[in-house]
Amino acid sequence: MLTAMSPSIGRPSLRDRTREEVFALIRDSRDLTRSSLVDLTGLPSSTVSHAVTRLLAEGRVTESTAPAKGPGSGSGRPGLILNAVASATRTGAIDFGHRHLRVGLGDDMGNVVDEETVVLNVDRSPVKGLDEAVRLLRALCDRNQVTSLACVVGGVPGPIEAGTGLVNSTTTLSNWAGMYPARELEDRLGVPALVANDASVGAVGELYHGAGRGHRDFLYIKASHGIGAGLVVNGQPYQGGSGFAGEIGHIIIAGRPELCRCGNRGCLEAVVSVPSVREQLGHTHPHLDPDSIELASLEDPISARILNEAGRSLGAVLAGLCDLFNPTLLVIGGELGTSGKSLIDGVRASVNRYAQPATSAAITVVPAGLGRRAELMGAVQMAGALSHQ
Amino acid sequence: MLTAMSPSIGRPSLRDRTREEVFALIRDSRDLTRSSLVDLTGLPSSTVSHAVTRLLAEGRVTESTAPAKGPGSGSGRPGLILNAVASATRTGAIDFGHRHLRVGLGDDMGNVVDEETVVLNVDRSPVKGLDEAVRLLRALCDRNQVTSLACVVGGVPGPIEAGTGLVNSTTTLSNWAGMYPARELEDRLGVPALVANDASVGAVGELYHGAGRGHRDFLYIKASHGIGAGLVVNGQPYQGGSGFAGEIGHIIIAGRPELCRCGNRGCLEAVVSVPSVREQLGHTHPHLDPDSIELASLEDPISARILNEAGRSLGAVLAGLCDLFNPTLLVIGGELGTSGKSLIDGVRASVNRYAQPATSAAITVVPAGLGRRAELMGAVQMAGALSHQ
DNA sequence: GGGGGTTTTTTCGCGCAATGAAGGAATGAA
DNA sequence: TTCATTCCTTCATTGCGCGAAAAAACCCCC
Repeated sequence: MLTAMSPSIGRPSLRDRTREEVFALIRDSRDLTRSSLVDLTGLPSSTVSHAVTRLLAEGRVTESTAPAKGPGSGSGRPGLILNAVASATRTGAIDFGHRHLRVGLGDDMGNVVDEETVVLNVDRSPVKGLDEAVRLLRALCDRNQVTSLACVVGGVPGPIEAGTGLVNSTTTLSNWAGMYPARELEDRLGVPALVANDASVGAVGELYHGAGRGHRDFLYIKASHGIGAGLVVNGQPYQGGSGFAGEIGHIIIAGRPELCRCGNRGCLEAVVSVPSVREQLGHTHPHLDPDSIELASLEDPISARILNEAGRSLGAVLAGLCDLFNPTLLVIGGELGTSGKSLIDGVRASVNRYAQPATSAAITVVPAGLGRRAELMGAVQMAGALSHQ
Repeated sequence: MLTAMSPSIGRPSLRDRTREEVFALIRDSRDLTRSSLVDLTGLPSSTVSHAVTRLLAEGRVTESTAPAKGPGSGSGRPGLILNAVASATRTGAIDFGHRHLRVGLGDDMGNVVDEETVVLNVDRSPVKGLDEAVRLLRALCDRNQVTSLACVVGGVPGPIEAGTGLVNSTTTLSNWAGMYPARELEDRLGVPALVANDASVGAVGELYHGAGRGHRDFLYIKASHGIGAGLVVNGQPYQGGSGFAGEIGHIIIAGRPELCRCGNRGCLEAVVSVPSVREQLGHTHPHLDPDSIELASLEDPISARILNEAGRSLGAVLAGLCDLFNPTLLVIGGELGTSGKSLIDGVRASVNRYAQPATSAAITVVPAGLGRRAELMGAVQMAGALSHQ
């Protein structure tokens, strides 16, 4: 089982390390010319030229005939832009939600090729969720004439122990506890599988395709039935020393009376979460369907205030975490994060109020750019990265 | 000005990249043999042999004749241990404390060659501190027949803005605010200088020479007149998105009445810091000299209780931060951290109580292994790393 | 003490990647 | 057109990386 997104394990051979390094740069960056590769790598131009020539001959890279109009400096021969060719390799991606299941097919560049979503209470029976996910993935493969997958990446709501892939059972009460979901997927599909915490996977999605683009250090907060954080550190997802980074749902807010399912009082996710917010909203919306209604549809002042207040509570906790971590961005996702402006404003207000001035000045607070698809897109991205290792 | 510990900028040429990679491994690890290098790099044994032969010929590496008795597997030809030769290169290191100044001379392996400490109220006049540090450094050079330094690294108590090296003035009230200490050192000494936050520098010291050895992810807490944290992430010091990571002194503990110098109530460092603890101790130790006495000398039950309680307050805040970051170690340094068992026990108790079970189970809480020398040794280590870039 | 097994390290020649220098190619400006 | 600038390729040379096989240094056992 694969347990991390470690860089370049499969060194084909040192002899063409340069070519692979050049290719990886072309793949991961955008609008690169040969000369910008020279700048990036520090290699002599002849070496870069040689490597690119060979990559072109192998069909792994194409040249766009339109010349680059980049800020080269003005005059002079314009460089030709190089693009990596997405291979025929396909990967699988799975987002195990609480009440839904998203499955996708991706290419090695991290693009979603096809996807499918079903409503399913995964929480109740993770095994059923795994079976259904595998079934959907097989259907997607058939539909796209894909005969084999390079790997599969999944996100589950629970803390995944580093190294073993075990869903830790002392911290979560969910039915995932005690399972080895990556191994389960490998057994069912026969390909390498990697399963990570859903917030961590969502953070990757936002990093590559959403609000996190251009940021190297940020927090993705998945505020849904529970609250979890995904960390991006130095441009890479960070899982912590033992895989449990981002488990912030049970940080205690002193003085709050709310009883948490974990037994303590004042846990962040007892104060701010879909169930607790729904309960508060229930007083003004007595006919609120607890399972189907979208929080985002609530635009009356009282609801806005409740959401804003929830955001403030969340932001007060995040402020302290920002003092430690100093991110440049907070991405608020999950059902609450995508519920609208009120909650985001509340988070921003609290962060500005409680975090260090210099720290909060560096922070932007935004809702998830990908909405509910952050996790799936992150899984596709991780699978793409995994496929060329 | 150098602004980060980035890896291997100065690639001499790609042709001997392998040799440099091998050398870097020998330099940074310990007790390596050729065969362990083969395992680490994935290179063919012939290539490693070739590279090592040349390094030996160049005098950059020596072979210890005593064979390695490592856990190779038992029988078989024992490998010869390779050691990097410390070059004649010398670096400077400075620890700017509140009331003391430590200056050291280091080699490129990060070892302290010579050092000097003076008592000086650096806080009152950073410029005087800089002048005195430079004077001491020059004296150390003379004493050791060193004619030139490769670089200088310093640690100052204040948040250093990434990129510019400016001591941020919106966050700290110290006299360092608004200064560019790295530039000041460069102007005075004429060599590349890097200045970082003192807690961050201390973390590096503990990482390489102290309690942090063998850990990849930990927090070094400098609990002294203020409270700051140094983060080690993936085995590297981490300064945050804009350089302010670890500024945890003003995280607010809800419900605490203590007035902080920043104007808020209940800041961590208003509750737990040398001044606040001294004030509490003053009731039982009315003749406590506020400037000279060592907290560690207080062993009576009441003092122990006060320190334990301070540790508990500190630990309650750290618990939340650990939930986010999931370190495997908390190193408590600074004057309070080295005051004895009581405070450490308090931190440990709170972390175990308030952090997630799986998170706290992964954490060890220890006092600084290097005591007050953590910052100087970290600066020497960073300077050594900087010198071969 | 000699043989077999194990692990580490070196030897050897081949092939090819990396290199610097020089020149060609594509553009804008004068 | 000519020049300056920037980008890219060509070319011969150098020496590194490679695999296979042998040598070296240890252990254990009989």
